[in-house]
Amino acid sequence: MTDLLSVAKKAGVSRATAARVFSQPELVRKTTLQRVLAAAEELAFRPNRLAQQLRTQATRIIGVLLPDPRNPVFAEQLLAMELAARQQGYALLVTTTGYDASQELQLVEEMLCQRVDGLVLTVADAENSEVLAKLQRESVPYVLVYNQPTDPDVQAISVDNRLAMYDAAQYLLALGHRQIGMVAGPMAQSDRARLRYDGYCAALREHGITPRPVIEMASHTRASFPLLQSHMQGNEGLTALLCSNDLLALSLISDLQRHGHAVPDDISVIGFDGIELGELLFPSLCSVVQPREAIGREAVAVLLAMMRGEQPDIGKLPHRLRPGESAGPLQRPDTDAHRIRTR
Amino acid sequence: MTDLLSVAKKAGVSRATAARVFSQPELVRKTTLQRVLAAAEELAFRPNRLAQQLRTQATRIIGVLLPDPRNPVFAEQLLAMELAARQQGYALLVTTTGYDASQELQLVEEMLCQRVDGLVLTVADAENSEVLAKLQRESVPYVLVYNQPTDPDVQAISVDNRLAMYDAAQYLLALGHRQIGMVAGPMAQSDRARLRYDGYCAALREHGITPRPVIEMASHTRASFPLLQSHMQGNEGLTALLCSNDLLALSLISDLQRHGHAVPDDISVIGFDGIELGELLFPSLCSVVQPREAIGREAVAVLLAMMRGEQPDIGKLPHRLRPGESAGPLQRPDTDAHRIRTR
DNA sequence: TTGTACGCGTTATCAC
DNA sequence: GTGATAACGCGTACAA
Repeated sequence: MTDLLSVAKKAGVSRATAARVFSQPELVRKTTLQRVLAAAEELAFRPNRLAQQLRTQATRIIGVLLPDPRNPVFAEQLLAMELAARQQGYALLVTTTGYDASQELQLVEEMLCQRVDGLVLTVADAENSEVLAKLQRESVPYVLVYNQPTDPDVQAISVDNRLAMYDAAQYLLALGHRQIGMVAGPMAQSDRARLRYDGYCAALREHGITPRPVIEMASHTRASFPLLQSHMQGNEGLTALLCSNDLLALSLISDLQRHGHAVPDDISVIGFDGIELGELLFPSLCSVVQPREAIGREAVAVLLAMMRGEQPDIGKLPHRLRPGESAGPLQRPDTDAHRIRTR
Repeated sequence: MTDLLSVAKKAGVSRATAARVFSQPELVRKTTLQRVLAAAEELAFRPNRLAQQLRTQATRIIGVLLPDPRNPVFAEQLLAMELAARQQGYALLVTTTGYDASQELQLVEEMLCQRVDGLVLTVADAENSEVLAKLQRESVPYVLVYNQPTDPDVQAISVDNRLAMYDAAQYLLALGHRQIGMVAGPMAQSDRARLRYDGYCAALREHGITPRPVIEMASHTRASFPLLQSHMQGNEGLTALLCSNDLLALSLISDLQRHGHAVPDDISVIGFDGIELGELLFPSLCSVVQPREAIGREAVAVLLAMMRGEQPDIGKLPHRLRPGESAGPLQRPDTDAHRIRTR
C-alpha cells in the first residue's frame, strides 16, 4: 500500500508537504496541492489511520460494550450511536457480553489496548462491577447507558427507572387493577430491574396494597409460563403484569394467549423499553418508553464532551408511558368470557 | 500511558527483552521474566495495539457493514460474528448503511484507512454495487453476507434465496392456496428480494398459476395495509402472502388483524429469515429460516481462511421452512367466519 | 510556502 | 539469553 513518501516523491515535494495537503491544505500553494493530489490519486494512496492514531495519540474510535444486540433496545441505541459518532468522525468498536458480567473486564481491557478514545458501556450491574472499579482509576472517559448507578460521579444516561415503573404501576391502578405482579429476568444481574421493582412496590403501597415478590424468570428476554401459572389462579389471581423489558413482555403475552388467556381482557401486560416492534404488533404493547435514540445520541454527545474536558452534568432522560392494546381496564369477573373467544 | 521502554528500564533490561516477555516468554530467563512482569504490573503497562498493528501490518480487526442492526436478522448475525471473531482474537468495527447504497463506498473506504484485515458486508444490491467494483481491485479479503451475487468469484454466504422462496410457495400450494401474493420492500434495492420473487414465480407457474406482481412497500420492514387491501377483495382475493422478510411479515400480520382479518384463517402469511422473535409471538410466524448464527460464524471463518491465503469454496447454506401458526390450510369460504371472532 | 528531523510504541533482524 | 537498531506511516515544531 502506497504511503505518503511515495506520493511526495511522485509529486516532487517533501513528505511534509504531502502530509500538509491532507492535514492543512490551506497552507499549501494551489499548484503543489494539485500535483500532490494527482499523485495520491494515481498511486491510490490511502492515509493510514493507524499511523495517524499512533502519532496523534487519538483514535477517534469509541468502544462499545453491550449485553446483546438481539435485544432491540440495544440495537436501536447502537444504530443511534453509530450515526451520531460517524457524524463527528468517530467509529465504533463493538463488543457483546451476553449479560455476563465476568466478561466485561476482559473486553474493556482489550478496547483500552486499542486505545479507544472513550467507552460506552451497559454493564450487568453497575453497583458492584469490576469494570467500573477499574475505570475509576483510568483516565479514559466513559459513559454508562441504561445503567443507573447510585454513585453520582459516574456519568450515566438513563431514565429514572424507579419512577418509570412507578408510573406504569399507577397506570394499571388507575385502570382498576389491584392484583398486579412484576416479572423480570435474573434480578441479581440487573441494577435497573431492581430499581424498577422498587417503583412497582412504591406505587402499590401508596394504594395500601402489599407488593408481591418478583416473578423471576431464568432469561432476561424469555418468559416461562409455568412459573407464572400459579399466580393467576383463584380469587387473588393476577389481573395485570409489569415486565422488566419488552421482549419479556412480548414472549409473555404470546404464552398467555397460547394457554387461553386473553390479553388484555383476562390479564393486562405492560412492558418496559418501548421498542418499535411493540407498536407494530397486535395487540400493540403498552410500554414504558425509554428514548432509545436519544439515549444513544446523548451517550455519544456526553462522551465527546468529556473528551474535550468538559463536565457535562446530565439529568435523567424522560420516559413516557405509551398506551397499547395489551393493557386495559380491569374486567368484571365473567365466567363466560372465554367461550366466545376463538382458541 | 507507560510504554515498553519504561517497563524495560524499571526492570533493568533492554526494550527488546521486555518485548520478548510478551511475545516469546520461553526465550527469556525465568528470573528476568518475573522482573519484567513485576515492572509491567507496577507501571500498569498496557500494550499499545496501534503500535503493534502499525508494525506488524495486521490489525486483527474485521470491518462490518450492515444495513440496520434493528432488523434482528442482522443483530443475530452480528452477535454470532462477534463471538466467532473474538474467539480468534479479532475485534469488530461496525458501520451501518440504513439500506442506503450510496453510503457504502464511503464507509468501506474509512474502514480500509483503518487497515481492517477483512470486511464482512451486506450491501443493498450486489449486482450493481460501487463498493464491490472497488473491492475487486483491492487486495483486502471480503465476504458478502445474505447477498447472493451472480458472479461466482465473489465470496458470499447465503442460502439459495430463489429455492427458499420456491419452497415457501410450494408449502402454501400444498396447503391448498391458489391466490398467493408476495410482499416486499423496494425491489430495486435488494438483490435477494428479486431472487425470492423468482422462486415465488417458478413455484406458481409449475402449478399453472400466473404469478402476480410484487406488492411493493415503501419500507423494507414495515407493511402498509392500504397497499394490500385491494388485493384481498373479490373472488380472486388473496388467501396467502409471502413476505420478503420477517419484520415485514410481522407488521403485516398485526395490520391484518387490526383490520379484522384473521391469520391464518382468512389469510396465511409466511415470512423470511426465521428470526427468533417469530417463534415467540402469537400467532407464531411461519417462516423460511436462514441459519443466521451459522451465517455469521461462517462469514468470519471464510474471511479468516481467505486471510491465510486459502480459497474456501463455499456452497449455499441450508434453509428450512419452519411451520408456524401464521400459515394454515385454505379455508372454505364461510361468510359467518368473522362473526364468532372477537374484533 | 516548503523542507528537515524527530517521535509515536511496537516488532524483527541482527549481533554479542 | 540479551541488547542495539532499523523499520512501520504519519504529524509537526522548527528552520530555511
